[in-house]
Amino acid sequence: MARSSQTEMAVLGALSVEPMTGYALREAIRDVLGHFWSESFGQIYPTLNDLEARGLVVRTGGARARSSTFAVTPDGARRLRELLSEPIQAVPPRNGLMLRLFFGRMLGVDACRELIAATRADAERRLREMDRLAAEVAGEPQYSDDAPFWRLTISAGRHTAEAAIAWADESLAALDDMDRSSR
Amino acid sequence: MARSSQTEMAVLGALSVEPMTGYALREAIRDVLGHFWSESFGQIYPTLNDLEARGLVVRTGGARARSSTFAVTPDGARRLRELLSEPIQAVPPRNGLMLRLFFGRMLGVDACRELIAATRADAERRLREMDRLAAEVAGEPQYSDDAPFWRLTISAGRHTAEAAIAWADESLAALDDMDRSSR
DNA sequence: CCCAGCATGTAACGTGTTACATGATTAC
DNA sequence: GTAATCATGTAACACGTTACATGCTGGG
Repeated sequence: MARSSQTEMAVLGALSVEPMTGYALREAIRDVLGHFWSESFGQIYPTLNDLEARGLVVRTGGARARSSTFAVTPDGARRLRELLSEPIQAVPPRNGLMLRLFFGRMLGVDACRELIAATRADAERRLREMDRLAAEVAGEPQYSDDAPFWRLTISAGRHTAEAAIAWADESLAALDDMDRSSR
Repeated sequence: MARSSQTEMAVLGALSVEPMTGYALREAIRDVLGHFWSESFGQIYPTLNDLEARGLVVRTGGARARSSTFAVTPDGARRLRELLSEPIQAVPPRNGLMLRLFFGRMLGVDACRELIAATRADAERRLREMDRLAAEVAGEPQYSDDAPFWRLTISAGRHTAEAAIAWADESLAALDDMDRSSR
């Protein structure tokens, strides 16, 4: 059985865009899906072997003995559509920043300020990352059928980052007010 | 050893606001921290026993034999401050919605539309939940020292939900445009 | 020739969830 | 008395990460 249908979905999906090696798969997931998805090495290879055994992908031995390209079979495409249609399984939230801020009285106002400033900086960085991705998508016409969907995820990344920045600015101001009123 | 320093932090933090039973702790985490944190039963009780063994919390036998209230000791408060100061450990992203939209070509435009509409509805629900929490905080003056920090997390929840709604509206419009241009 | 990067895999570990099991108390 | 809820706990399982192990290939 596959490690999890989630990993199966990500792997089949990525290979459906373009056949590639397991190594390239990992890089694609990190670089392209990175802002909303992640898979580790330890998941990818067992999943590929499993998918191959079930006939959902085929391995085409490349020039080198240990360098093979994986491609999705018609069965694999069917399975992918099935997986994509399954209900989204909610991940239990675990936001370390919020947990620390919630107990901000124990942590101290200054440390809170630093955490929020770091979050703001990170959101700015993510915003630039979305720009990079958007440029990459625009510059590769061979993916024009996929591009409109990819733009949805990039837009989501942008909205999220912008919201984080607005919240951070508001929160830093609120902490300043706390300082003033406690004097 | 504690199951994880993350759970330890959440448990010590919650008990630092107010001593309570393990059962109440679980409800507090679900109802109050629920929009950014979660702990399961199987984590809470072992962690409480462990914290007790290490002298970070004390158990005060209540009226009933098997109903005891846990309170943070001075050592526990020190440990909590230490934990809160630790760097935030990033969770690998796993957004099932984004994964499905990214492979939207395989899933189909209509299914994408439904997913986005459901996300929008969920964000609306979360927005109302934030209103409820804000009212709850405003109505309980005994937590006035904590309230300013709690408001930061509520504000974050609001910003995130509002960003999701704006993104959803934009994305639904983009999908309509796709339909139009493909005709 | 050797190093960096490509490529594939496995085993151990930690963590967290789920399901199960049990019993006390309170409201009807 | 009995059902619902409060309360506490454990064991099995699933999942995912990390670290380890191995070898090929191309460029300097």
